[in-house]
Amino acid sequence: MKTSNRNELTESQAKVLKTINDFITENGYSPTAKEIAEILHITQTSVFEQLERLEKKRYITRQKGAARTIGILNTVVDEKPVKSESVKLVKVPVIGTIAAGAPIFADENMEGEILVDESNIGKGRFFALRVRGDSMINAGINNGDLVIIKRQPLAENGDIIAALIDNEATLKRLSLTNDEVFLLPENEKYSPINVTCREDFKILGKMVTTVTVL
Amino acid sequence: MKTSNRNELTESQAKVLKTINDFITENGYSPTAKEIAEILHITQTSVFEQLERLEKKRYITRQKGAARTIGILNTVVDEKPVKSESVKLVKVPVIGTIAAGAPIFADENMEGEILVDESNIGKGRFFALRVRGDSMINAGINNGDLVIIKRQPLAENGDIIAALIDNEATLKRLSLTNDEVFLLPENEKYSPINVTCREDFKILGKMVTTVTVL
DNA sequence: TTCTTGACCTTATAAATTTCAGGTATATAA
DNA sequence: TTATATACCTGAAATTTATAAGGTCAAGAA
Repeated sequence: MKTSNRNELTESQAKVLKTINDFITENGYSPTAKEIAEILHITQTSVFEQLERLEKKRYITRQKGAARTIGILNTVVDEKPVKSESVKLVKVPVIGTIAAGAPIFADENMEGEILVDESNIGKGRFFALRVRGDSMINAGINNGDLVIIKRQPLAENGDIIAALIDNEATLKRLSLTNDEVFLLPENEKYSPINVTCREDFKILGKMVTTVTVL
Repeated sequence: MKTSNRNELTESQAKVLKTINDFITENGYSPTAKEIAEILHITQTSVFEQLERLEKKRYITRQKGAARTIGILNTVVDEKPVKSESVKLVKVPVIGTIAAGAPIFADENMEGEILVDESNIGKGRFFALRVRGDSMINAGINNGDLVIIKRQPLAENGDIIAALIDNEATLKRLSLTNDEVFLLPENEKYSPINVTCREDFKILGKMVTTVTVL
């Protein structure tokens, strides 16, 4: 027999620990003392004793009196340094609903604010809108979603933009062809809007991301 | 009362399923029928009946005659496919200040909620705490910062954890040595706390990130 | 109306599981 | 040598847990 070297596990203890670990990965729940005993061909009580030792040495945890509550603590070699990068959150105002007819920049429409990780949206001035309707469903933007818009008067071909047409806000994909400008819905049910020469057309900004609140 | 639509879950069944899901994420093992019953204020037998239905509908699996062997099959939470560019925000309640003596899970202490990108914190159950004091200053955690904690009863050596000692919440680095457990401050001004045999010591969760609001 | 189903309940029972008490044997340290 | 720790054992509690059997009530379908 080998004795334990300080805080090291003995051979037997390691065997029990390995058995538990294997069992959990295979079954998704921890074994009972009896089951461990059967695997190792020893008695429940021996296992029980080992469990106490493993618990004392902080290799496992258990709940007193509760079945199958062994949890494995020290994942043997995984020494991952706790690198906790800080999240930098940017306040983004939610200023309305994108199908609403009212001028959406009015303060009355302020729904609130959300905090978004800066790394997701970059730097700039942003606002958020709640999407109503299904016109962008093929782009993965569903009714009720929030979209974050970066304020900018220009956009490129293919960008999804928030725009004002006749004072109504809408979210569409921008299509710049030779000399025509279209707003394309992402849903066959709707038709492209030709905004080529419309004076009442104005780009509010470019969508940088959608937000789903779980 | 509502009837079930095909293989949809009824309200009750969904409630049971959610309870199981929550229990597992919090404890690391599945609940017994009795425990579910206590949470939902119904009887074991009712729960048992629901478990049979959930199993028949393929939302869970169980091992006949074995304790705590419920496994969740359908991940109920995620239903909508979200595009890669989408941000998934998780609501994280801010439930107090980490130096406060009061039991911090009390609703009275709710400061509000923040929304954090899921990709920054992963899956699980979280809460946030405002840090008071400078005991973790060497870990980059300053007075007034918010820290996000994942609820879990276990932690590994080196993790920064939120713990209760004598009903006081504290944020420290966990040190598991041979057979002693210490909470280490990250500031030379303060001394380690030996919690090896303290009954009033309980791990609330593991810090996953700090939050800075710009 | 009657029938079926879901969601409950009470009362039990049989197994499954943890946990205790008290031994034996062997290895290592003092 | 003697003490101590580990690894086993036998034999039982004492609890936890799953599961059975049978009944009530309400809602919706036939």
